[in-house]
Amino acid sequence: MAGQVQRQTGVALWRQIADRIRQAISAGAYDETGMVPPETALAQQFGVNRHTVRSAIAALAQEGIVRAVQGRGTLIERKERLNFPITKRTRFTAGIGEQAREMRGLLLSYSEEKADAEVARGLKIRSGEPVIRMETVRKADGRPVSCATAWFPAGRFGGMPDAYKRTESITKAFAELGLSDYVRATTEITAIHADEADTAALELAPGAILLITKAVNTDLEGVPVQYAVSRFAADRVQFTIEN
Amino acid sequence: MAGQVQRQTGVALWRQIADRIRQAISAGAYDETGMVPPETALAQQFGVNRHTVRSAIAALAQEGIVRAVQGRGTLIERKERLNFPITKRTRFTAGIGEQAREMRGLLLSYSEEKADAEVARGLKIRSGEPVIRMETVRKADGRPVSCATAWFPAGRFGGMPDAYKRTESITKAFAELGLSDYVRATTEITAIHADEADTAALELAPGAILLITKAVNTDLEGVPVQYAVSRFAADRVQFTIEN
DNA sequence: TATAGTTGTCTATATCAATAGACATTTAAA
DNA sequence: TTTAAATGTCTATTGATATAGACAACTATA
Repeated sequence: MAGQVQRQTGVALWRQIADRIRQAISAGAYDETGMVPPETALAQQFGVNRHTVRSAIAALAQEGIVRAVQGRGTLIERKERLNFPITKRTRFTAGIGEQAREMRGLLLSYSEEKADAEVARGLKIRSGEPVIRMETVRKADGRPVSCATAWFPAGRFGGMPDAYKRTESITKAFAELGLSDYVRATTEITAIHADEADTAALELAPGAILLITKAVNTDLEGVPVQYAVSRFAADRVQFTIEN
Repeated sequence: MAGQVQRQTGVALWRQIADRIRQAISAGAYDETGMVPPETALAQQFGVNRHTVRSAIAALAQEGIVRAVQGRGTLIERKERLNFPITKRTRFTAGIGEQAREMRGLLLSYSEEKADAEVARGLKIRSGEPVIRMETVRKADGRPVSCATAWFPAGRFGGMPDAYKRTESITKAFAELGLSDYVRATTEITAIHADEADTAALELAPGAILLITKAVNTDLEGVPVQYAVSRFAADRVQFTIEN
């Protein structure tokens, strides 16, 4: 596996190499030693100068993924990637299950507004009808995993922001508002580069990739109760669809 | 929407801006005029020099998304994004449906080899058992959409490469080999930066994002018949999961 | 036929990214 | 205690990235 990095692409070599090493760590490539290969070996592997590799490792150290120790080598500090099953019963908190000790959903802001075309299509209402919008960040063991913008029909779920702030969970908030069960109707998945706001909110390495889901949840009668656009740090998560 | 680009991140400004303009085009932001805003307007919007915007537009022109015309402006040539439904009956060719006129699957190479741990887990066989590996590229209307590496149990589907070369379709090839129906068991989705080989095969802008799916197909008795790792050009596709 | 608005081209300069080499410092093992 | 192997630091140089300004060339329209 040599010569996998590209020059003159607008993406710096040190960033490409950081991405590859992060991926290799996540895939368990260095599990035997618990360490990243020596800088000189990586430099040879990628066909670059040792200093370029050092820039990549410095970036990973900044992310808290590795720790370089003079004389010893570069130790792997963290290698997990959270898995999100996407099913009829998709729930953020429960989906994480035993992969993290603590799950929290934090409400950043909310407002009542009129549904635009996209939200109206998701919630099957008319454009201009009132909806509640919530901006949230979800964390696993204190580490940000995703930002989400969620819309709810204002009439039925006006109390959503308050309930979510208390329970830190969409499922529990729905329960408080009299909706004991709901199902995932559709999920769309795309990927883009993170913008400034999400980079800050998710504590990402700049230039990182986001996995975007656009999801519709309905009650058991098929009436949409939530439309949400979630932005996940691509290097911390993966999705699983079981059929 | 100003100041959304980040400096000193290892991702060049012109690349970040190209990504944002591509996204805006795809979202229909410029549908009224069918043109990208003037370079000076974009430069002001993103808070960069006009020359930097020009680099971004040159990259998009290279991709065939826009065409700059001196004196007039920058015309949008293409804005579609293919949608792939992921269901029990996920099939590449049928899934595209009416979104493209012509679908082709091209066999790049194939070989018989021993299953490694990942493939063995997917196909529910033992590591070291013989499998057929195929490298393919799939195109919609001549435009590359995804690269895939697929593995099949060698005993049951030894004729796969030959059948695929003729039919250009996994479904039809399975049918020729006596498997009239199959179902998608699991799909994993992640995202990474494209490497050199995929950039070339998919005719991507360098540094582009890939959506990765790792999928297991089984026959109707639940016996795995295919394990495939597919790499999609993230700016050309989206996935939809219907529950 | 002017004119405003747009893209195309050129020069110059500053900063970031990458390479190259030398040597110091620390760790672990012989 | 020596030595090999690893990371840390420094200087110097080259090429890519970004800014700045001026002006040419083209298009559509008043």
